[in-house]
Amino acid sequence: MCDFYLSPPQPAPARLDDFNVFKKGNATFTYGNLYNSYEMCSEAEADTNNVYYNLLNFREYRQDTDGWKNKVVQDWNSDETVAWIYDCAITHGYSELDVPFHNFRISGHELRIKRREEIMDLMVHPHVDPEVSRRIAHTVFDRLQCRLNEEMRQQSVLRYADSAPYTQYHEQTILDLDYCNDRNRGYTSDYKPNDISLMSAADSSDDHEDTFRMEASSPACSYGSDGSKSGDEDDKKKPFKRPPGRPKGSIKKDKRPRSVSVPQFLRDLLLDERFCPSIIKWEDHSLGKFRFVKPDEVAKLWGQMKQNDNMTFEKFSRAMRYHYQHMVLVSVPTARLVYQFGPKGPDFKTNNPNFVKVKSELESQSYS
DNA sequence: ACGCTGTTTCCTGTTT
DNA sequence: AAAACAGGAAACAGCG
Repeated sequence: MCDFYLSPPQPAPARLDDFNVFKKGNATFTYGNLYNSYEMCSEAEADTNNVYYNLLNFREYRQDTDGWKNKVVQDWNSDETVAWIYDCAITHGYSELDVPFHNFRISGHELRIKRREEIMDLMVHPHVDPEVSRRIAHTVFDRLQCRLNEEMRQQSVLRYADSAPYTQYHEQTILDLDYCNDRNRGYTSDYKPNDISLMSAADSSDDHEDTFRMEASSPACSYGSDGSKSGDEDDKKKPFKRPPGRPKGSIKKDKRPRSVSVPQFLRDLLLDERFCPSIIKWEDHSLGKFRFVKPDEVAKLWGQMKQNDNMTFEKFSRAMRYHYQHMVLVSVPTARLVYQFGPKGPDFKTNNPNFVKVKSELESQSYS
């Protein structure tokens, strides 16, 4: 017997179009008392030259304008573009008053093809110091390029979702991933988790060679494939123990930009129905407790994102355990492969953990 | 350049 | 016995 999860009614999403533009004037109660020193006026009548035109009422809406966080830039609507620019400006220490948000009511598709000079033009405002505008524009453009690059890198992870091995899990968890397939159509998966060729590729990857290149090149010290020292009579009697720690010389050839942290990565998997509950799932969502269904696959996914074919669950879990120190993750004793987000962990709230379909959805499917 | 943070890659020992 | 867990040690890498 299935327990169907009935998601609570969703509040109507607030739109940035509903945001009001404020200009200084008599006290007017709008959204709480935050803005009682400003008088509301409609966008149509707003004076775009007024410095307060730039001030948008984000504080009440921010939780509903986070859509950009879980979307690619290409898919942002104008509200999400503005919300991202707001976030970008604030996190880099600029004042919301210095950003002419009204100039950025454009889709992510339009934003992503903007050149640096175009962003600078849009950032200009008669009441803002041109130098400040220029700096904000540079910051926004740079952050945008970073995000676009990051998205490109993560395409490889997205491709993973299309690979066949999880079809069986989709069926048993009543998932409908058609839309994922539609969305990612055109990608060809180059990753096959249980593919022998992958394993051999990983085994022969030059990371391992890098690791021991320096030691191996030293005439006084050489290691066998198992890490034991060889070539000396004394050493045959006394087996060599590899010293603790990462071996010297594991220099990477290409730069690997820092991506999301391990806890964020886990949260992202848990909030993505391409991975949850097939390889990782919520054990107790209210407590932030989750279980690895396929730990090795999660580790491989992490490794794929970090361009590291040698990633294992053992190493991945070591990285996880470092997050115990700051309570980002907490251990769950007795239960194996079960971990928990701690008080300092990422926001993991979702209305539908494990993506169990509601009864009405299933019924409508059976009729069609 | 440097220190900090977050890994990664080893290890030993313990628990399940 | 094997897998998972815990955590020390040291190196690496990005970033401010």
